Amino acid sequence: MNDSTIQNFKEILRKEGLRYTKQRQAVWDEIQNSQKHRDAEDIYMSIRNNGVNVSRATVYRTIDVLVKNRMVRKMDVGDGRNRYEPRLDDTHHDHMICIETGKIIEFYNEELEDLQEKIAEENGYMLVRHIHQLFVKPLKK
Amino acid sequence: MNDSTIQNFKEILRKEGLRYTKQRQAVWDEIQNSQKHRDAEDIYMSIRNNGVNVSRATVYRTIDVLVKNRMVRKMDVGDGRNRYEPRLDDTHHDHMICIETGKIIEFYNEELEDLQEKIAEENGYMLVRHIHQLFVKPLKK
DNA sequence: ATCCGAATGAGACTCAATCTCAAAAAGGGA
DNA sequence: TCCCTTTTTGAGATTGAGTCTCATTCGGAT
Repeated sequence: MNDSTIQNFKEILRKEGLRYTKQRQAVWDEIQNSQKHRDAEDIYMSIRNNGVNVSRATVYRTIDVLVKNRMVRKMDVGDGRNRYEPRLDDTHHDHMICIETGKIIEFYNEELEDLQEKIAEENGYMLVRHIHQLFVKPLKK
Repeated sequence: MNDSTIQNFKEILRKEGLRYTKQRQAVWDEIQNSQKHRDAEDIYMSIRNNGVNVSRATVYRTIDVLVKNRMVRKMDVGDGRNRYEPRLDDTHHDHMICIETGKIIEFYNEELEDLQEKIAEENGYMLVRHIHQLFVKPLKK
């Protein structure tokens, strides 16, 4: 919640022609200052528990703005509830989900990224984004 | 809808301790004999239009059995409606979705498959399954 | 400080998917 | 074949994430 991020956030709202409100700031704060991979309900409840009055509608609306402006990443883990994480440093990564413990591990592999672009291009397309989740279980020792 | 697939289907039901019914057969027939990437509502409507009485509940329940027994593949294309396709020949592939036309293109890349296993192993896990969708748009000419 | 368009929020609504439970059907035994 | 027990079915209710509505509140330019 340092000054530069707040300024950056205000700038984005201005660029989008949106007003700066305490609800919007609270949503960005909550996502920014918490562990990753949280769902909307979780974010909503935390903000309310912190004493800021906000509605689900506003949480969802604000997340959309943040996602559009690449400040938040939306991830579909396949269970019907999207998860969100801040993109402060903007390092792209995918996720590995342990089917035994539910643990989410991040990974990044340059070769994998390149290969996906190559595959798209071979088919006459340009890669815009991708969903990539590995469902795994611990190796037997 | 040849005899061998019907026998195979009956065997799976037996293995699962389930009875053979015309509704279950109709669901498997419909998925088997149609184009790929269909959603549940579509499958449901087609069966009814073919004159077989069936409910959504039965369609969903039967799909679950087919997915569990690897006769059908369930795919999440990220729009909230799952798509289903038969796995008759069991050739694995992933999907590329054109964000402009909605067209779904299948692809398979050995290198990509190997890489995913390698990544999982490097993290101490075994790859069980994966979700992989490329969202693309046509290359400008 | 005023004013007007934008933002908020309570709750209605959507829509895929799941659940309920009374009625219908399967299929094994005789 | 008929019986009987158990499973399956289906109409409609329910769930749950996410979106929409619209009267009220608020931001911020002047």
